[in-house]
Amino acid sequence: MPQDTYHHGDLRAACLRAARELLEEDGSAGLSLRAVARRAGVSATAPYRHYADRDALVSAVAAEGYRELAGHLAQAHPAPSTPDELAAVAVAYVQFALEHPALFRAMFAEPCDPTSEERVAATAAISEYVRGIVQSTFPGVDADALSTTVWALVHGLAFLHLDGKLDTSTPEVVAAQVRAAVHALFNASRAMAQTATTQTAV
Amino acid sequence: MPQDTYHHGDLRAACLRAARELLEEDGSAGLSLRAVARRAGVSATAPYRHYADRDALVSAVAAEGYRELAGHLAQAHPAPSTPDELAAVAVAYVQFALEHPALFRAMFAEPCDPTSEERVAATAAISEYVRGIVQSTFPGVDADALSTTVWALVHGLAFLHLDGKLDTSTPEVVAAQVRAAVHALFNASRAMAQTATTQTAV
DNA sequence: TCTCCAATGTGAACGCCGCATACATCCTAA
DNA sequence: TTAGGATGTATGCGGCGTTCACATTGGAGA
Repeated sequence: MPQDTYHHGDLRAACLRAARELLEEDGSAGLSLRAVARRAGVSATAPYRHYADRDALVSAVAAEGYRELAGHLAQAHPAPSTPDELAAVAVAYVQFALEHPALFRAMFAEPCDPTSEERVAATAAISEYVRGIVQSTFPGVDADALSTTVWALVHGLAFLHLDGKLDTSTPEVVAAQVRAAVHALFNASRAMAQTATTQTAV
Repeated sequence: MPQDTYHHGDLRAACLRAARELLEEDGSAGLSLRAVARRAGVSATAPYRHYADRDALVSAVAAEGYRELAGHLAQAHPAPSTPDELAAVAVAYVQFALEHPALFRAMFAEPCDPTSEERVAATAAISEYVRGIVQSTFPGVDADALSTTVWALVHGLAFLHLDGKLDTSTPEVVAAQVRAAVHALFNASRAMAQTATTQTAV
């Protein structure tokens, strides 16, 4: 808290906060250790006492992002168990990506560094969360396979929206599109079933 | 072609090639304009005669990547029109991402710069290609919506694999997983139909 | 054929960056 | 009270993106 003492007090947290702010303000390019140090009111090399290098700091920010994402999803629905509720969580996922584009990109910009246990733990939590949802929404189905599919679909939607490949004009439009995609995942087989029945007969 | 003349001959293409090589060798961090210039055997500032800045060069590499990806997909199957053939194209998509991880990331690292018409054209081509496949695979379905879903699913799978969130041990394992996910997209509704029939009755 | 000019490549310089090293300050536990 | 570890500072190195003034060239028009 105190500014004028030699020791900062909680430089670790201050760096994390500054890094997060810089990321949201100027994107990934603006996130430099020196800028973080400046914002924390500290010399350029001080952050190295708390983070081994720039990647370590980015990893910490990413881990924070994973936890926030998890919270955001849980807030959309605490325990989804129907396709509609699952779609609501999917919407929250994409919404999070659009609200924090630079953070979201930082979270997935590089292969998740296995040496950052904080990071693997956070991603594992998300993965497990999705799996749990799928399991309760579709009991009796191979939850591992389907949860991968669902995650991939939603994750892909988030990125396509982020890349401006889809209509992102209003949150409502985005939400509708995500819901449509999720429901399409369940309706697509109808067309297949039609063509299949012509072969399989009734 | 000639090396010892003052003028390079085709520095534009040489930069592109060097950039591509550096990307594959050292990842995105290794792609610096100065390194490109060194590799092309030219002064550090020469590339600026052909690319406005680093981003412009990266955009050019990305555009090349899009075209290669399109070719790779077409090679997997020229005109897919069944779910299995569509799955084969999906496998090719993910395979491309895993074979050129840095390039693939560069292609989607930033929102597609609308000022790079070369880039938007290349991505539009991919988008249109997917839409065409879906349309011929599932005639009578809203091709726009479903193609978005399919692309998102495959794109998400590619990224999850790239991020090491899925088993990437062998190409066969990956291919099987992608096929499973694509087919899951058609089978998921079966479970839904079951639970639905308990309400709708027969 | 000569000449000029636009295109292309060079060199030096600026400020930023990540990072290593040596040094300064402070808190705390013995 | 006092070491010593933890934390922050000062300095410096090499690399980077980018700008600007300058050098070299090939080719179009006289």
